[in-house]
Amino acid sequence: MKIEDIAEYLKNNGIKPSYQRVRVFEYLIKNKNHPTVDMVFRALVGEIPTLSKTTVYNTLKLFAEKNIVIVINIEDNEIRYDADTSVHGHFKCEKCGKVYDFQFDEENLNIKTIEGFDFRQTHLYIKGICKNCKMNY
Amino acid sequence: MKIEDIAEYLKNNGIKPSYQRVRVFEYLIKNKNHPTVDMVFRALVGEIPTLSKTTVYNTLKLFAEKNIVIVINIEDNEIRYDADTSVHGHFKCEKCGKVYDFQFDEENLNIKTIEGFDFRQTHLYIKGICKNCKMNY
DNA sequence: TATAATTTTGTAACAATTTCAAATATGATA
DNA sequence: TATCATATTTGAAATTGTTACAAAATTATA
Ligand SMILES: [Mn+2]
Ligand SMILES: [Mn+2]
Ligand SMILES: [Zn+2]
Ligand SMILES: [Zn+2]
Repeated sequence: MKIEDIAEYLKNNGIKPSYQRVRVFEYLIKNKNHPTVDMVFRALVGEIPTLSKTTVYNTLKLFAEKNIVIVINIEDNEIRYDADTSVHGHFKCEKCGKVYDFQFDEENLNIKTIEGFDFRQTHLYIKGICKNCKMNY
Repeated sequence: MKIEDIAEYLKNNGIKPSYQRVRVFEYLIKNKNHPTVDMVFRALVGEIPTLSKTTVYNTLKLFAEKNIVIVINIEDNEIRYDADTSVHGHFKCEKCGKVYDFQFDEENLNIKTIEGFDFRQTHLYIKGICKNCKMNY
């Protein structure tokens, strides 16, 4: 998505594109780093000095309600956000802390014992050591 | 596992089987309800009036370190615990809040783009509506 | 028994998040 | 443009879940 299209995208999803909302969404699609609220706030408050952390909380919560971001709970002490809403997995490296995306075959999961349940969201999380950290230590 | 075997099981995993630790582990294997710290505390404080919530925190953290419980982060506002350490998935019903176990084929995930990474833990979480809630509403 | 080590307990500290009301910005109406 | 209504942002205070810590209690050792 291009920066110019963000306001339109928000509108199409029932969100009024205020300046702060556009800037938060822009941060997500530009960086793709699965940031926490604090990471978004610290990255933007330099350019938007009046920005409140409450606004970042409100904005990301609104985005999640409108389903234009995914909430990532791979770690119990931090909530991360992702503007890529397609089905994909997340790998968190226990050494460097980076969160990687990966693809997997949802159809082949062959899920048993919860037939007849309605699936709304699927999250696959893997923790371990990334290739880069394995080589450098 | 039988109640009588808990102390032995804790010992075999490097944990001194204090009264509180045995009772917390007993709760987990008897109920299999993926409880939060608060649920364990409220369930036990009636029978163990001197029990401190700090002890429940300490105990479950110790169990997790010694790998006799799994930490479940299916929701961002609650940490749940599971004494079943086998690989299995968790489904949380958005209506009744119950967390169900399910089996899946880990081998068939066909994970791409993170080749060469070391996998330490895999968590598969699904959220939706359970069969029971679908029928009753 | 005396002593040392471990565990439990309760309070205080801490950090993340939510609540809330005032201030600000935006949009509509006249 | 001026006025009014609505929506959004802001910052402080409140709340919540968790951790740190030191004293008290328990258990193990000599
Ligand atoms: Mn992602
Ligand atoms: Mn389970
Ligand atoms: Zn790494
Ligand atoms: Zn249900």
